[in-house]
Amino acid sequence: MENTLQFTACTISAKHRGCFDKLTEKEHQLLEKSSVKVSYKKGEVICKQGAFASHIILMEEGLSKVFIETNTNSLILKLVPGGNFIGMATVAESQNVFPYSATAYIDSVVKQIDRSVFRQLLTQNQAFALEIIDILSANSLQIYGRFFCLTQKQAYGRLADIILCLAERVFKANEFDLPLSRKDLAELCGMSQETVIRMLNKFSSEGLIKMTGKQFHVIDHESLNKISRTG
Amino acid sequence: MENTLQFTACTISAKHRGCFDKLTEKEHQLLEKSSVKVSYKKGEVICKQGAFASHIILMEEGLSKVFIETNTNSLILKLVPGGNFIGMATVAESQNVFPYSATAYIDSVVKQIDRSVFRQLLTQNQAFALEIIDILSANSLQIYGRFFCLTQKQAYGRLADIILCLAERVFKANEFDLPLSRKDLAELCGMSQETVIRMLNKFSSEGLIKMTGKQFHVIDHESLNKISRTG
DNA sequence: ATTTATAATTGACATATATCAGTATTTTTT
DNA sequence: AAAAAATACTGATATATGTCAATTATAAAT
Repeated sequence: MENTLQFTACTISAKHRGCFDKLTEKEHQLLEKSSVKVSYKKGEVICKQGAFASHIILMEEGLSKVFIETNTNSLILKLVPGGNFIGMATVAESQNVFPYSATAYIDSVVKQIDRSVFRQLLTQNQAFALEIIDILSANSLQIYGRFFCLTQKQAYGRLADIILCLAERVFKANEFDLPLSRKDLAELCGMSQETVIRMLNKFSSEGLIKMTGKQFHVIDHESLNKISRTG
Repeated sequence: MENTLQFTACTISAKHRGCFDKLTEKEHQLLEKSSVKVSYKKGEVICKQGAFASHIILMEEGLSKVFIETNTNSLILKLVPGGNFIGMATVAESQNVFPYSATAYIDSVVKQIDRSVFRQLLTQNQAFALEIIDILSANSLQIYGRFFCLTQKQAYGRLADIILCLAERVFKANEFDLPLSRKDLAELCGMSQETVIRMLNKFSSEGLIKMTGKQFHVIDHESLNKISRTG
């Protein structure tokens, strides 16, 4: 009966890899033959905005951020955990450079899939194509939610949102060691580092979270949720 | 040699309708048989966030805004002129309500296309499916640009952006009568009505635009562009 | 043509959040 | 283990932009 999306600052999806289930055995072989696995260390650049791209990137394991950048600014579009595509922008033949960058938050493994093979699979396997269409439109919806959140909510709400997302969707635990820096958090929330720090302290002193350095413990989901909704 | 997207607050695309060229004569007939045309007057609601949806909407003629809303806030996702889809979110069978609303800025005609027929066409015509995939990923890119702009640029830059977009891409003329209210402009720029008015006056007094009420005349593209880039 | 409603404008004021600059802490390197 | 570098934190201050309230102009309705 809820008529709204859950507008959350967090964008993370969790089932992309499933689309490959629609492939036949033979198609799977083709896919494997025309893709490579690459390992990245924490902090390394997985793809660079503006660089040539002739492949689609799937995160096999790890965690990365996808972002767009200019000389001065940077905006994180989404977090991508294992099992999900970095993005689908480079399927289109007209898109021959990456429109975004991605870097690894933790040691990660990705699979690069040749674009023309990917397109061939789309052409010959309709069920697969439909899955991709569903992934693309779900992705849009998620970005819409994040967009709404970052432009309409106040800073406390955005931060509360991200904390909940990290606990519930990324790490799936109330206690976790955060591999992101305060600066990363700031970029995720669309605010300055200093503000993040002050607000985290506020949450901490009010007992909503416990925090020592990178160690986080989310205590009061209920209140954070409320702040996320009203903030 | 430019390695960045043009990050613009404006989101308007201009070739969706072309995807239907890929259909066969027979498929065209099926499409026509399973779609209806509906006319809307200025200001009327074309689709409502949260309402049941079993169809895809194509703007045949006119101009509309697609936006998401809560009790208190509203964010315009994009402007949709004739020839373009309102959105593709409702192709996915799991998405049985509209995740956004749309209203007409001017008298408009839309074509509602039955979802299951649309999916059938996707299944049986690969070229069509590929076109849709391209449209979806282009749409994501546009939203990314708008997202970046609204979260990273200052208000002057966002407004300059929107003015340029209206002149260059929506009305394709330096002089135009704006069917949007100042409030609409404000929502497009993600700022308050009053700020829009004040800034428009500033632009006006600096000779970047001429403006009497709803009549706009864009004079100094160069300067507006600079403000959009640096603001 | 008057009245009513809606939209546009202006000014005064408030405030959320950024910026800057300095210090402390943690992590990395040697 | 010491030095260097990177990150985290704190306080003081600035400012862009929002909010509120009042006024004027425009459009719609009777």
